Amino acid sequence: MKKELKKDQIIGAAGIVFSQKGFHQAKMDEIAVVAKVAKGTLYYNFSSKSKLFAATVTQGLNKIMAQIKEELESDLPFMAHLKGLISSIVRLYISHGEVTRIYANEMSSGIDEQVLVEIKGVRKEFINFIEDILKTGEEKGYLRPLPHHLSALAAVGMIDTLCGNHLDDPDRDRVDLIIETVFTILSIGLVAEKNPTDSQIK
Amino acid sequence: MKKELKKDQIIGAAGIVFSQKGFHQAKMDEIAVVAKVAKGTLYYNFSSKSKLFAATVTQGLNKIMAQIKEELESDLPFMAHLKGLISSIVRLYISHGEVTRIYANEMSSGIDEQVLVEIKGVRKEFINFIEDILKTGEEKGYLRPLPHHLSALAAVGMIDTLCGNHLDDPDRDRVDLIIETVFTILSIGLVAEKNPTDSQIK
Amino acid sequence: MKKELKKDQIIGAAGIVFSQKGFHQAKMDEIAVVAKVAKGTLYYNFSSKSKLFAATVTQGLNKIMAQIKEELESDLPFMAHLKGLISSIVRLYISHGEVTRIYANEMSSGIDEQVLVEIKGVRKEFINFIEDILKTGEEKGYLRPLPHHLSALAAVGMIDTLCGNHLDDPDRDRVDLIIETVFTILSIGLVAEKNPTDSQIK
Amino acid sequence: MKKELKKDQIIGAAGIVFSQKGFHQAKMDEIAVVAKVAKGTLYYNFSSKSKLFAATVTQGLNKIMAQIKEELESDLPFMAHLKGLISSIVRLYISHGEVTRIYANEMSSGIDEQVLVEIKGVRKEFINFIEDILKTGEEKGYLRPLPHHLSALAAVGMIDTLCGNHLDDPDRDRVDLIIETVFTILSIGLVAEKNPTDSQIK
DNA sequence: TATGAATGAGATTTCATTCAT
DNA sequence: CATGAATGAAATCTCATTCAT
Repeated sequence: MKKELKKDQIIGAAGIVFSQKGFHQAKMDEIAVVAKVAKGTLYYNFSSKSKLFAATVTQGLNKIMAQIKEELESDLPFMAHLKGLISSIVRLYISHGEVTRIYANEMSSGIDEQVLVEIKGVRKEFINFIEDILKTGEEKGYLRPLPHHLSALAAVGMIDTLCGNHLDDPDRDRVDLIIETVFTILSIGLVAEKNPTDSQIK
Repeated sequence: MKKELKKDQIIGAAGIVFSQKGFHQAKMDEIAVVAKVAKGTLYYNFSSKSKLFAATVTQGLNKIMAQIKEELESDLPFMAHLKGLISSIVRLYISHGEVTRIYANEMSSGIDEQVLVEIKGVRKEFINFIEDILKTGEEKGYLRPLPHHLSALAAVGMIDTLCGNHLDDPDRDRVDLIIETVFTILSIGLVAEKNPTDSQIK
Repeated sequence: MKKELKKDQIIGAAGIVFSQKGFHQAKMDEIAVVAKVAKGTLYYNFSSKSKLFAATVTQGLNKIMAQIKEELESDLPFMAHLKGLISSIVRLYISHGEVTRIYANEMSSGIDEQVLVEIKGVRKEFINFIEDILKTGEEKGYLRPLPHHLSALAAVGMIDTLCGNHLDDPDRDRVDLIIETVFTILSIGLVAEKNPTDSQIK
Repeated sequence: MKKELKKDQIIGAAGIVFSQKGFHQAKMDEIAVVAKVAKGTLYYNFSSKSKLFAATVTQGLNKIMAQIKEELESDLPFMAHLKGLISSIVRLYISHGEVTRIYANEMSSGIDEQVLVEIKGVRKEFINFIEDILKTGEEKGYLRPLPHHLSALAAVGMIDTLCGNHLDDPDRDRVDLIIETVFTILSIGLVAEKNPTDSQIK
């Protein structure tokens, strides 16, 4: 009870600091100050900086994923379903900026292999989730046959980048425009509709 | 002359070490060893680790951009032009993994603001380059009107992620499949061609 | 009653952990786990780590000394008495390895002066006990006149080292051989009996 | 050249501090102060505290052993040889107190296994050296047949303890008395010469 | 009495940077 | 120009001890 509260308090602070500074620049001292606990308390609850980082990221991503799934009404027509999915992801990515930025920026080295594996696992789960939706779409004849894994990665990459950019400079692009753009590209691409070049496309 | 050679020698080593370890995990000692010079020589040529990093990344990215532009035959039909562009980017991203991985992973904090700005400048230049091509495509009626900046970011994000993934696990996906997938999504999207749901979109 | 039981339980655990890890490497956390009490309980019963260490060692050494005295039949002929003494010491040293190893290894710094003094007191008491026996032997004409204090120290040092070695590598030397060797050296030395070099001695 | 000098300077300081405080209580900060170098210089020359400790002890012990061997005139009659040996060991033990105390007190845990093994190796070498001399004595008929390994350990243990005691309280016993006592016990034991109890022995 | 979460002073270690040679 | 020994600020992590429950 008490313990879980304190852990959440720490994870909250860690999320803020890690996302602002990145893993290496975030100092345990600062996290302790933000969390309003002593440095020792950090280590009493999480055995290392890496472990705290892992807890922060995985808990954050899991929360986002759960929320995405929750927001997704499954009885909508497929395309509406897809649009809802994109909308959820984009909005949650942006509103949980402190987690998603970490994710996008700190997957490189300097973190124990073990922790890295844990985090990548959550990411993979997420990709698989998208992949499954795309697969269903193809099976039902809504989507053209493409390598699902790559399509899912492409979708996520697009969203990552657009959301990351939005967080860097929030005034520039409106969120609904981002959603619209992602959806359009993903669904019908960039090519103008009555374009004679269609035939050129291989 | 001599000096430039030594600098290149150092930048070469730095590229290897930075891409393997990331900015913070890369140690000046190791770069010196790999470059086969003394540590002092690093500082004789670059005033700080950050500056060396900036030099490594900007030189690398500029080289890649130059190569992309060079590979691009401008008198092809637009779609072929676009496909050639994607193909160039993907192949060069992957073959210059040591630079592009740095870029994808280390843009977060821990590097002097000044250096970060320099690197982001190169990135922005690149995005603009893509943006211009898309704008031209729209003006000529090949592409549907969409916010160019977002489209360009989406395209680059897609490619970043797919190439990053390929570098992590090179056996999984063939490069030409990546190119094909990116091109298909970007041009005509995921939606199956004669799909009645078209009307539902938007 | 209850309290004494708990104290003994803690001292038992402390003996095990201190002897395995040494004073500095033994952690209060581990002692608490081994003793199956909470860490706070350690401090409820012993005001500090040093005090717990002192209690562990002095209780252990006192127990050993009491047992040695008990095993010693005083109406035996002197040399049998001496041999019995050595036998007792060696066997008890080895069977109470967890205490005697502490003693041999951890008498150096890092423990409060006060506690150190307490422990050294027990040791001194032990040396005095041996010294008294040797003095009696000399008075009765069994032993040659030598500085008793040094002889006692020499005897104890010999036994310490041989027993410590045995505990490190129990398979190497049989206990009875150790007893035999100590007794032979202490009583008649290393020099062969009818050796003409006797005259050279001294 | 320069480097070896600095290393020696550090080892000298480390010897002083380690012997006064013991391994765990000795702080790298203090060693640095005593050595008059920055803390980083310690680590530039020795990769860890343990390694510095190992270097300090093994260098010290090797120096002592070398000196013992050097002082030993091999063409003396055997008993004089033995006495010279004891005399050398005792005097060198005492005059190199800062090393031998470390050895006697800090062989317990808390030091990397690897370093411990290195130090124990030097000790073993020393024991073997004594053992060989005793073996020679027996082969030449000067010494009674006893397990050499145990005899050597016993001799060293005796000397360790007496010298350690002398260093704790230098005023108490004169060094030559210590040498005399060790020699007497080792050679002819404690038993008075024309003692009728000889027959009782064993 | 007993607990165990919380503390914080202090230790080892790292590494970018400097500068005398 | 080049070197590499030396530096010291700063970071992570430890653990004996305390105290509210």
